[in-house]
Amino acid sequence: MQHSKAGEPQILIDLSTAIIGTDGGIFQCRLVEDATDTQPGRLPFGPFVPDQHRTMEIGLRQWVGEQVGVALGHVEQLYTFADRGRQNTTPGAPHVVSVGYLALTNQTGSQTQAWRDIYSFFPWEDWRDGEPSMLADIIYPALDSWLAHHSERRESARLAFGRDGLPWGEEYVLERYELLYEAGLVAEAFADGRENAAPTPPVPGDALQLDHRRILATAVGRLRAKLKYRPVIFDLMPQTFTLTQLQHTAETVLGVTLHKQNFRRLVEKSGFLEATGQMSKARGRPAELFKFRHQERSERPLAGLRVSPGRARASDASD
Amino acid sequence: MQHSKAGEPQILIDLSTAIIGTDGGIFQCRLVEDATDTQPGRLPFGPFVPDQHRTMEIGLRQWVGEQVGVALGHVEQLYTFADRGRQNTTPGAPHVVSVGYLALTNQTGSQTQAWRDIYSFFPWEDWRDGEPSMLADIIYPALDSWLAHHSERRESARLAFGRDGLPWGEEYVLERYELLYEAGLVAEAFADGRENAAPTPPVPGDALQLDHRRILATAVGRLRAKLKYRPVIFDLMPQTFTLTQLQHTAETVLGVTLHKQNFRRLVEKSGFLEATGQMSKARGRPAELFKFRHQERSERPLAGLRVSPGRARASDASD
DNA sequence: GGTAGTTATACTCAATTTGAGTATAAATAA
DNA sequence: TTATTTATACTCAAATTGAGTATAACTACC
Repeated sequence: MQHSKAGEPQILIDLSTAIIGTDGGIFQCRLVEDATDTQPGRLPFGPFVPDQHRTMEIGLRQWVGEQVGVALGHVEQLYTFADRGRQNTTPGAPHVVSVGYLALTNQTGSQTQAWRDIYSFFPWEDWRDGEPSMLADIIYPALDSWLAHHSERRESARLAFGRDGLPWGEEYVLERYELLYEAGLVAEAFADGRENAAPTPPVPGDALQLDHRRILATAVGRLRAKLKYRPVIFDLMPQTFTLTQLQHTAETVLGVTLHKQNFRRLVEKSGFLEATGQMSKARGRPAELFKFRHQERSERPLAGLRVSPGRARASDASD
Repeated sequence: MQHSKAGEPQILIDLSTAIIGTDGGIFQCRLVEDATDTQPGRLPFGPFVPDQHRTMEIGLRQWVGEQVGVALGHVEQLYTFADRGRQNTTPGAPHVVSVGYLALTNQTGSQTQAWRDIYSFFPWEDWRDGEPSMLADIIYPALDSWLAHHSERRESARLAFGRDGLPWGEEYVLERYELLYEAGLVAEAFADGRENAAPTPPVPGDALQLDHRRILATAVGRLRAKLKYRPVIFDLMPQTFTLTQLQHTAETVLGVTLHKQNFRRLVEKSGFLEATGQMSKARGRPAELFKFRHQERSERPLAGLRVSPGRARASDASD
């Protein structure tokens, strides 16, 4: 009774991977270097071929290997997107469903085309220097005029953007992007042929092909959330690192600044770190180098990396 | 360049939904009432047909409507399962990928075949009366003898089951089920033809068709985790309820008991409740009836429903 | 070689949250 | 009445968190 009517329009599953790393305070995502002037960038992706791929993760590792060749640390499935009209919709072509994956790596590089700053796609997400002025200047006015005749989305917008008194929740990356898409304020909305979208998007931020910016938004949101209860941050770090480097990585991902002394206290008592005895040499007092304790494997909770109600770098304590 | 080689073996996407509710301390899941004596039960499910279903959620609502007709509250996508050998694998048939969904409802019933106690599928998950003795008596010995020659899974098992000193994490439902499956200790492992599985599974607990027990485990794990940071519990409650009813629901889902006075304190200051002024009549002092404040819509965090290191009902405080 | 600048680390302290109670109130059943 | 049952209020110590101050250990420069 199920599985009726085979032979209908084909379904094709695309496996798309957001490979994320950090490099000296830059939050990076790996793109495929085949961009032309007219086309936006894209994530590595390719079809899931059950005959060749025993699991989807095997499939994605193949495409990542062939297209960008990055060594992956933590890999996790994010979400399966299947809505009509948000993927390539050439008539007659198979319906495309995309399964998004998040992959972390500690090997980034800065070959312009390849590794791109994630905040160039979501400039409103970086609060390390305080609330980005584009929110008040551009996004809120544009969003509000859309909300004026879409009042059913008001409450979602309040929560996603932390308006009138609500806190900015750094993990609601997808919810914010989706609202901007719905409101026709990002380039993909026009590319997908939504009637309310203008050819030149009012909101700054680079576009990606297909639904890849949506997948990236999902990846960033998930990573920010997960950072607070699982020790995934160490997949972004080199073998050894100082506590300040670790903190900068956390800040880069979360897009906020953290209290230095409390971060240290938190991370030291978590038990995930092991002192190496070596010291880093840089400006100022040398810092001890730590490494992640791989013995006690990594699924234990890392609680406490909660972000206190936003605070700009300017007003940071200590230094 | 992608999307090559169409016309290869078909992919079929199944949408399977774990509909979860509670009824007086019973944790329930809705099954389809077409079970025979020889076949285990199944969740409502059916294929995703892109031409008819603009989104997968529309598809699943169709199958749920046709097969069980339950009104759904909160609905969320869980995970997409695609590994070979964990779905129907008749040779030549299309490869089946299943997308699992969690749906909550406050309308349950107890027509034996339809609504089944979730803990009958996962009896080791119910710690409301203390640690289930089957863990020490049956599961741990069986698991340990498998781990003896699968030492690479030792650490996962330690974490999933909270062994030697680690706490029992009530949200690791899927991880526990998967370990038992891998170890060949549940009926599905034999049904899927795994070589290490015995025809009569050593571990108690009812099986489900296909990968439905895995989907249900995912659903329960996700629900238990989400309960702690989003107000999803109210989707399981009737219009009005007492704080004790609310607590019992939380305990039913989490499979542990909670401290009554602290639960009250937590939930009262969360701001999600509104007193109705009415009182419930039952044995003992009447309790005030509350309702969920639907105005302040529901994505705000409900922090604090953390579970303190296990405590059995027997040693519960107060009464 | 002393001093300013820079970064790291130790320690403090109040406010809040949590875990675990005791005490009391309001009903019903005998 | 009195025991039993359930609900609710209040207490209190321990732990955690937010936000500092104080000091240590380097480098660069005059």
